[in-house]
Amino acid sequence: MPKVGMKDIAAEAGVSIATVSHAFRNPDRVSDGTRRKVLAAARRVGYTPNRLGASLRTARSGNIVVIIPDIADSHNARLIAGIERVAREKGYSVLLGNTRGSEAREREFAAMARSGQADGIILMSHRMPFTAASVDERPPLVNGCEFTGHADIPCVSIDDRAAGADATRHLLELGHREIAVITGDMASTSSRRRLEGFRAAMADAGRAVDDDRVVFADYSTEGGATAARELLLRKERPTAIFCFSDEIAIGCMHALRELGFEVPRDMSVVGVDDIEFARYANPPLTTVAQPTEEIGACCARILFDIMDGERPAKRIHILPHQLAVRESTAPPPDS
Amino acid sequence: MPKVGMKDIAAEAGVSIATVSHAFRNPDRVSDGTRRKVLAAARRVGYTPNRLGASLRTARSGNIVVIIPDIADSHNARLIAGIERVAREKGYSVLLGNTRGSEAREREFAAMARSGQADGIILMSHRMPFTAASVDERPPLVNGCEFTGHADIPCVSIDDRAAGADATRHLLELGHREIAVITGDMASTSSRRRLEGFRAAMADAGRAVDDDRVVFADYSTEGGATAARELLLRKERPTAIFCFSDEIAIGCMHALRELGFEVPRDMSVVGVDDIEFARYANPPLTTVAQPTEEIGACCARILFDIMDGERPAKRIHILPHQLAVRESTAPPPDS
DNA sequence: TTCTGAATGTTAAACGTTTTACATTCAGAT
DNA sequence: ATCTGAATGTAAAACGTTTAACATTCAGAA
Repeated sequence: MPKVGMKDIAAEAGVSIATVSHAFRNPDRVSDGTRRKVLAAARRVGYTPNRLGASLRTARSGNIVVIIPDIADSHNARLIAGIERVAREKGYSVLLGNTRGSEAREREFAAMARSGQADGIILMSHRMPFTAASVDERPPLVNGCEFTGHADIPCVSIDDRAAGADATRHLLELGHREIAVITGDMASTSSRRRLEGFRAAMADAGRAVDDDRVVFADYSTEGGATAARELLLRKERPTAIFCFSDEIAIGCMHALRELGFEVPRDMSVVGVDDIEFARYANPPLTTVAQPTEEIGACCARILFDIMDGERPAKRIHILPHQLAVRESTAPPPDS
Repeated sequence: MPKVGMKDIAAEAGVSIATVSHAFRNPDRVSDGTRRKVLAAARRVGYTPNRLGASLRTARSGNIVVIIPDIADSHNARLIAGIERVAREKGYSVLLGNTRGSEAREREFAAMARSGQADGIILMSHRMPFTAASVDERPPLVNGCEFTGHADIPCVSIDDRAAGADATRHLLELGHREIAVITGDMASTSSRRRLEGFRAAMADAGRAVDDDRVVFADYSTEGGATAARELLLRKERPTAIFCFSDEIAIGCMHALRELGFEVPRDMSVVGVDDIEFARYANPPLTTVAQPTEEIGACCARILFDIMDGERPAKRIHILPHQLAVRESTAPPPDS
């Protein structure tokens, strides 16, 4: 495998290296004839441009890194798919920053920007991996969760507060009064916002919410199942459960069935996300649909805008959500 | 953001650049005192090594690229998670090569190895993106599907033929005689092998398989649903359907329910993969479980072995599969 | 004819590392 | 005093590009 570089093309075509470079990158700097000569020579010697050389010189790697807790999570995988699509359109590649929840790994991946491996970062985490870095000592960065801690980082997400309220109202309208909640990781802003929305909607309906009615889980099926079991041990049972993700809801429904509850006859369940399997769940899951892939795509577009030197107009970009009513919700048993 | 490099450390510490490099990469080449001096200086000036410079010089990028049709597919996402884990252990990063089925993109991503952006490739595709490249004109490469076309590329997968036979035998043992199949993309070796296994098991049981009984889909829920509808239009209905992936099976079950069939009472369904949602499907899906994450991990380990110059002992690495019997299979209606 | 400027091409200096080959120092053996 | 060799440090040449600055050519205007 003979290494061929611009040097070899230059020799083959009888021109200088600079001319070769121009023929590729800057066609107008070079006559038509020369360009053809160079291109032909490149083909003859079997040239593939070396991106490292170019990146080193231009200080642009052509990569972005997406920092995300778990790539195997359905919602996350879709986010990434959206990001990847627009990155590719822009000629960028995606470096995968699967953190598995580790803050150390978050920082490790964030460091890729400083080390020249990436030109920008999309962060799907509530933590900020940069210590005390003001807006211009920091690489281009977009947050894909709603993220309040740092005033100057653009975010894109749905209106989690409204989403929480919408799900709750749906249950209230069905006649439920005793509604419980299984949250996601409360360190995440989305979880906190959804909880706010829940409380607000309950308050509007004149219902207080007892602390016994909210149980905390992480965003996983296992977490949902565990939380559901815990919830049903408590004295007063709810007639409906609002889960902060579809994975949680699916785990929750599974646990309910194991404990002899039938959804939705004995208990209504609603989720958030509308992952692909929500509609195929047992029973098909009522959920607050997010435009997941579009959120990813939007993150990427904003990131590229920033990389192009534009300061985005709004810091927070809200995309629309929508309640998808399926079969996991119904009026409460006694009605 | 002042760019700091080894040059700055050298100045700060009063040594040469070479010494700085040695202090980091080759601590024994340098006295204890000097090393400490350099490290302290590095910390003072706020140094982050530039990977591009190093990569250019050493011709090693520290990245691998995984070429895969759809990162949002549950099975694929798990494969990637497995790959990512061992890559990280080895200090490598993963570049995402989401092809969305496009052969052009496959080649584009494969080219990243030639352009210095990646040191190795994991290929989850039945296509070979290198034209006429013998083993040493080609970057280190491992295939994560069973892949017969190219004699010298290592593969890791389950024994798809046996898996196909196992699923079929399970249905036969339940008493099914009229068994249909919904395949995945028949361009993939796994699909062809699973079909072979199916036919073999049927033949062993003295059952011929009519062409009407095999319908082709791609590996997706939508494909499974469409195929199921097509299948039920045909004259003689089967009593069981063997789907070549869980996504297909879940789509299939959904279509069946829409058409008024109850699984497993009217129709048994079995899948392959054991994705996370198989157990949460409606009803919980009987499936041939693959060690998906381990397959990914194994691919990565073999790739790194090759990159270390070892020629792997075996070309084909078979990992164990196992039938997971759940509630989507039962004896046929008339028994 | 001379001058101007556009069109085209080239030289050489970066970019930030690693690494080879060489230089220096110095302890201990002779 | 000289030699040997280990220990430590350095100079400089890579790696493959891009790009600023300069050189050449040549058509057309004066």
